[in-house]
Amino acid sequence: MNDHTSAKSANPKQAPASSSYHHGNLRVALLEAAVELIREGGVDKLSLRGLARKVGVSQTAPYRHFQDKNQLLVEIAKHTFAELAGATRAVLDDQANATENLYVAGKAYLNFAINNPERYKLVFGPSIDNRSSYTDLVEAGQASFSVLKQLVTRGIEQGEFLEDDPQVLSTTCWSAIHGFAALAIDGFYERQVANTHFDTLLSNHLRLSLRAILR
Amino acid sequence: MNDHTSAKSANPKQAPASSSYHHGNLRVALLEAAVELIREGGVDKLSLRGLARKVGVSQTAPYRHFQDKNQLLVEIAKHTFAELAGATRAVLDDQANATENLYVAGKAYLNFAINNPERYKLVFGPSIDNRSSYTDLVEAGQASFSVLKQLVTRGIEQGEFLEDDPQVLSTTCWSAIHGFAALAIDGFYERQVANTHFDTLLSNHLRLSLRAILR
DNA sequence: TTATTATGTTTACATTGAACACATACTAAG
DNA sequence: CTTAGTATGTGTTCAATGTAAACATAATAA
Repeated sequence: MNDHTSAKSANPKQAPASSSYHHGNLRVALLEAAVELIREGGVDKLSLRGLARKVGVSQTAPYRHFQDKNQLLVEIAKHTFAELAGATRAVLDDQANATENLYVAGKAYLNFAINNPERYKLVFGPSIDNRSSYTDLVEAGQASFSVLKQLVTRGIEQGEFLEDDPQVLSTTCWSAIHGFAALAIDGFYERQVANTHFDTLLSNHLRLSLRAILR
Repeated sequence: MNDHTSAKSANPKQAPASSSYHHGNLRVALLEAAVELIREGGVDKLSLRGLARKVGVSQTAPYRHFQDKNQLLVEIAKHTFAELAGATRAVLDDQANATENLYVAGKAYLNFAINNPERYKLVFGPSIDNRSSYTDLVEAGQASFSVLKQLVTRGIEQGEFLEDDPQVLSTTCWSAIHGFAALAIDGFYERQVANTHFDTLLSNHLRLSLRAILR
């Protein structure tokens, strides 16, 4: 059962460059494996023990890198926020007007959410305990939101959007988009609204939601 | 430890009218206690054993009334959907026009969600496994949605709303409202948008969201 | 080299969802 | 009323989980 020593210099070009025991890279290996497990089975099905098993390490090893399960989730959520913000920002076009930018940003946001449903749920759902005590996480969330807020603010300045409090307009946009993402991910748009094609639903939703704040 | 017999006719005016063993009312007692536990600690903190303890019954007794934990949650979710639909319908006024009705209905919906955050999360969140296989639950969800859809349809007919597919307009409304509810419940409107007062945010959101579909 | 620290392992424990066999009460047929 | 059958609860057990504590091994600083 323990041919530990026999495989010492077995893996020739592995990153860890080690011969078992110290993994050399456990923290990121855990994070990556966790993301994969979450993608497959959702956050609820993720167990620290299963994770350790998958990475091939003892069941308490993760505790050297994360205080507890919650901390692991927080770390993943932070990454996810960053990716989400990145994906949204990536499609912006300085040449275009705010309305167009908001439309494509919304589309990018929804695409990310729908392509990464389990992580999206992790980020916004109740799986993480005691969110507010993790200031990093809160800041990551604010950073994502600020992409939207800047866009809206510019749109107001340029007379494309209503002259309301940017906070208020941004909130409404965010709610509209998040609501659609959440319902779509949870499958409500296949079950309750079966007869309308999903893509049509999505672009129409964006078009209509924009009307809410257009001048 | 077991003075079971001594308390036989102790509780004189209890509903069960029984002398221990058969509870007489376990199913509803479990449901009610579960709702309370959920209200206090969220769905994730609910355990069947804790529930049984609270009701004063053995830890396997609940399995006589619910196949498994998931089934218990489904039952609660169904009730919650019905309550939600009821609360929304209750504020409708046949004399008023569709726009006004949609506004007050949205407000009622949000009030319910915010006053019953844990159950709202149960209904829409990922806590229930295999949603789609519980046809009762799916139908309860559709019934809730149809309140909104009827309202929107009438608004279109009376020329108040855009002449789009009712399904599309309803979806947008639902997304907007659900998104706000979800974000509010998860505390994003305290953390990310701290400087604006919540009630203001709420009514502004409703006002703006209506603009999305107004003609 | 040696002491210290970082990283893994083993062992242990409490809690949970669930299956199983058994006990007790209620109900309907004789 | 008795008695069989069924509905409802109990006790016991198992496997999985999160996590703590003590120990082991490797990497690093002295």
